[in-house]
Amino acid sequence: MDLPEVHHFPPDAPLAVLTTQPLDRVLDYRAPEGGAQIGDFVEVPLGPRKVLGVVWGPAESDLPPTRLRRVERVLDVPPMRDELRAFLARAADYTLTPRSLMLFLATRAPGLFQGQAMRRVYQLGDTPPERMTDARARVLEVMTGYGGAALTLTEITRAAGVSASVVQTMASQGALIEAETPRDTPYPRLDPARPGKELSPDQAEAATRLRAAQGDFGVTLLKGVTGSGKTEVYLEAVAECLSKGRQALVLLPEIALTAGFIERVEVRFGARPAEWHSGVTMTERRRLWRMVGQGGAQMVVGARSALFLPYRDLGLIVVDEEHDSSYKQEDGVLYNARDMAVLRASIAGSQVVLASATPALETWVNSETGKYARIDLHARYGVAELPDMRAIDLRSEDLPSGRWISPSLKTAVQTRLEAGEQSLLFLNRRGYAPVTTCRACGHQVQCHQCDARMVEHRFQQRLMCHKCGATAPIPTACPSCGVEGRMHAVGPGVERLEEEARAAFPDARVAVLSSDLFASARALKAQIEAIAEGEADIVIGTQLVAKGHNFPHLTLVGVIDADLGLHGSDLRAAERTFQLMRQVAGRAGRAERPGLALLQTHQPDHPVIRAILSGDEEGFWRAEAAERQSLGMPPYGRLAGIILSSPKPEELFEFAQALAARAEPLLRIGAQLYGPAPAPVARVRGRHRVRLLIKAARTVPLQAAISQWTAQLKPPHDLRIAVDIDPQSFW
DNA sequence: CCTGATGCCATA
DNA sequence: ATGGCATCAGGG
Repeated sequence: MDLPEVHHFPPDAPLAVLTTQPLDRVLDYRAPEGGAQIGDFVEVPLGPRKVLGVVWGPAESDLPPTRLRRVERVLDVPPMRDELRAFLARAADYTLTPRSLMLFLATRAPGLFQGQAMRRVYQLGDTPPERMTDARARVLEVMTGYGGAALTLTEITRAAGVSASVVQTMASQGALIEAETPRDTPYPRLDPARPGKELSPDQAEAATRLRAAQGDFGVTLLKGVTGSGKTEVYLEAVAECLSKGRQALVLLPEIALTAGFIERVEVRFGARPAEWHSGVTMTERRRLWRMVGQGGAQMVVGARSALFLPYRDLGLIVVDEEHDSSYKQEDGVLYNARDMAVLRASIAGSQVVLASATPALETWVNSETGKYARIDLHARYGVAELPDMRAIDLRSEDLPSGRWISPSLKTAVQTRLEAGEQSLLFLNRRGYAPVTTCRACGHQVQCHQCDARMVEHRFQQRLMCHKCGATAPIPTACPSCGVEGRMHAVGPGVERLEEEARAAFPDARVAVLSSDLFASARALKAQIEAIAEGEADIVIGTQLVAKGHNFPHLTLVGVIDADLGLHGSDLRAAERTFQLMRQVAGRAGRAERPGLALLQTHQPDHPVIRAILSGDEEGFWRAEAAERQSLGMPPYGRLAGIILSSPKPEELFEFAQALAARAEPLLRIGAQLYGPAPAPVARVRGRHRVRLLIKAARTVPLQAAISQWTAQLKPPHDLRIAVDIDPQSFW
């Protein structure tokens, strides 16, 4: 039976503190002079250092209280709410991550140790200046102009056109009064009562359903093609949430999308929401972290890490483009932001809206079984539905080696050029060529640190490893056999496709959209805008283009290699290909002109290609779901990836074998263990890696079994075990 | 993660 | 014996 939780600890009472150090257990301390309560952010001594922690509960060890050190102090921030503590604990258990690491994610705000940062401001005093001068008069004018509000020194000197000493003298004479106010100010109020855009009957009904759901835990799949107005609809859910006085969080898969989204929020609610992602300044992060806990931020727009903020009362989480693979964090703590959003919502009593044109199969299944509600939006009147989609059968096209634009595709592009319309050539491969090979010995250039092949980036005149980012000059002689001048680029990347397009269409304006060709997000955004305004005839792009940008002049999409991702045993290849192509195809013909999508493929009869072409989405998902069910694969079964890494290959192999030989805890729950096999990228940053894969039934305690299994052996010091529950990809 | 303790080897 | 350095366990 659970004992009632002790929430307050008098001075010197023993208590447990979870620190942000990567220890997988709590440490016991004595409460400080003023006492402490559960959830308090504290500074505690650890060895010779002082570290950040949170009071987690009653002491857990048998150490006599006299042996315990004392909590140094309680920090000047609101204590962590039970809701967030419970979320961190459950998320840690689910992902098999130490709780301390989860706490670390939740405390990534600067200035926690310092008290509230203050700034000096000036207000109008009662005594007039001893001697009136022009400058002083201007200062008084500015101060009264702001209705007696407190202004900072810079604000006054700028507005009044005076130097700082004028202000300081006035303050010393009592004409101005100095005061200190908190530097972190609340965000401007959003007004949910402002009228939004006029909604179509379809949208209005969807909005009504979402509004009605607010107030309690629940998940809704909001499914609608690009251009169906998903954003307007879920902003109504946000409005409802805000008017109930609760906070809303909108997660976006990419930072590049936040700027545009924030503008829409401003139009809808009359003020800008708080923004949280890696590009936000330290000062702003500190402000947001504090304000979100005090209720000074009603709405947060951000990346997946915004899920770990200390909200005062989170009423709604929107996961936009919920199928996007960037919601899965692939290094450090391995978690899927979509799943964690549902978990946090279930604890906080919030609604979740999963928005997508092409939901993840897991989400689709959850809506089929009724676990999630589902709302379908159809394209608005005047907005084109999906374009006409056709296959180009590469087996019957005359395409010389080293070329990737088939005659049929070329003709189609030519037609658009003559009509003054845009074409998009889609290829999900960055760089110039994915492989550089030696024609003398057949050697392929590999990364020195990883086992990945080096990708040629002709634009940068370097070879680059897409796994670790290492670069090397493009060799003229073979690194293996030493023969000079026989190195050869094999396969297409967007840069090479650009070369081919320029040669094939010499008069066309060709633009390439690939993340590595832009120095900044700003430059990329400018290019996207230029393309939207029609400043290119042919756009060549990687998956970057598949992410929600609107190109009104675009009427043709050519998918260079629709087979990419069909082969191989990747669990999600079919799903990814399907989503990607529907999304890319959705780029075409969004304005009034009809769109056409051409898919170059060697397998026009492949079920995935056929499902895409026939436009039978539900049919595709039903077939894919049935396939997964028969194989016991997610979401009907569960997977976990175990990646072992070490700088010493022998040690790695030996440990992996030993672990595989002790599989009883896994077998006991009926799970299967595969491997060890070299990980897909067998070396990363000098560490060798092997992978084990566990497959289990939906209903068994998988995490507990994995914990028991790995606990049997103590790994060598430099060997690391990473567990990836519900991996997105494996080979 | 950090840090101080530990032990091994090279040197005096 | 002494110091430098890599390796490791412990942190309350």
